[in-house]
Amino acid sequence: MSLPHAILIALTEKSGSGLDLARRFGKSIGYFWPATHQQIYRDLARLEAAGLIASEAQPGARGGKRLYRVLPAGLAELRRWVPLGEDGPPLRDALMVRLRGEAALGPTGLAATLHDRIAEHERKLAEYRAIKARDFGGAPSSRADALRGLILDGGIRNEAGWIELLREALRILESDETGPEVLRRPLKPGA
Amino acid sequence: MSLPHAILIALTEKSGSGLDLARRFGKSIGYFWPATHQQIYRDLARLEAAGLIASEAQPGARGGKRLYRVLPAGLAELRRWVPLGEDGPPLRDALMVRLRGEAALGPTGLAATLHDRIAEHERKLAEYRAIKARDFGGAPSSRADALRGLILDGGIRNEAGWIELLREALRILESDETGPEVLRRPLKPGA
DNA sequence: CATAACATGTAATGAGTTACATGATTAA
DNA sequence: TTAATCATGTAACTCATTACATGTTATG
Repeated sequence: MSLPHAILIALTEKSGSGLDLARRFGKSIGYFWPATHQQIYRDLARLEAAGLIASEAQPGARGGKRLYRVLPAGLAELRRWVPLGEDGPPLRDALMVRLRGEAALGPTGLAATLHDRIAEHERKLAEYRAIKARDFGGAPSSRADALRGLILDGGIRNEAGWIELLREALRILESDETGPEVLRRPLKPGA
Repeated sequence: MSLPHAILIALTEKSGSGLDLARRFGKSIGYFWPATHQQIYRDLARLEAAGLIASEAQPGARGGKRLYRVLPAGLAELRRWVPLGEDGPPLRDALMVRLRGEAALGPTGLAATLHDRIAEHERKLAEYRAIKARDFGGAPSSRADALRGLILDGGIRNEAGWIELLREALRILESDETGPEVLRRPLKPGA
């Protein structure tokens, strides 16, 4: 239930339209709280109905574009919500289920999937590192910059951790596949 | 949509009743694919309707206890599913949203929440390490053990990574709170 | 004017969460 | 026989996802 508050924070940082927000979610807050434009429009309507934000139509723009901004009541709600405690989100990753399945069933050909997943994490890692180098290169100039840099570090460490773990998984699978069990599975065409 | 397959894997490892599974989910597969007993009963019924598992009532047991076991079709479905690829799950953590809110709004009193969250991760870390020491103490005796130990390592590294990150966040917040902005907020009673 | 791109929104589906409900067995 | 516990199951709600739908402005 954090999406309305994530939207409030994004609007606090900079006013914008629904699609503006959807695009910004794609490359900032969306890294740790993803949302589609449908969710964002729905919650923008709710936030406006609750009196936390206000909007006005933009006459010169195409589509029925509306500019949303945070009202004082919205800032007050944010100040109330930000320090609240809650449990951490449960870890839920199907790849761990698959690895456990591999453990239970024996070789099933999971290595190719692991390679793909490692590549995905490497791509994200490179993306985050590029942002870090571009926007947080030197010493943080403010408390807010230090916090935002830290959040980005969280993403970087997360990706790096997965890469490390999945490479170890590959070592287990591949040492096995080149070992005594090599004949249990057909060879892949490209290998 | 991995829960039915997680159930199949759990039943492959050992047959059991719905509540057996719910309990085992609480301390094994549930660490990376949590599920409540309601979800498990629902999917057990679906899996049985699909012909992947079978059950028989246990006359001597209390309640309408049923023992579920995997059918050959269920094993075949697992062999099909395990190596399938998919995107990694999106990272979605409200605490990162709160940290970003703290960055946008200034001090809001998030430190206490961070302490709680760090304690939660430390508790899980100790729990996972105890399991590791108990069940995976020496060199892995089999491929399956190596994989299961690796999955557990994933949980351990994840918790340790969060602890490290959140401690850095605390340093940023607390160095700030004892610095020039100390007078902006009331002191906490216990501090 | 036809088309593409922009901007907002609706509908259907499925999963997860929480609270509650039902039936059977053991134990006081 | 009453209460507690075990075991299974229903119901209502919210959220996320996907596909689709509507209207507007710029471009050729």
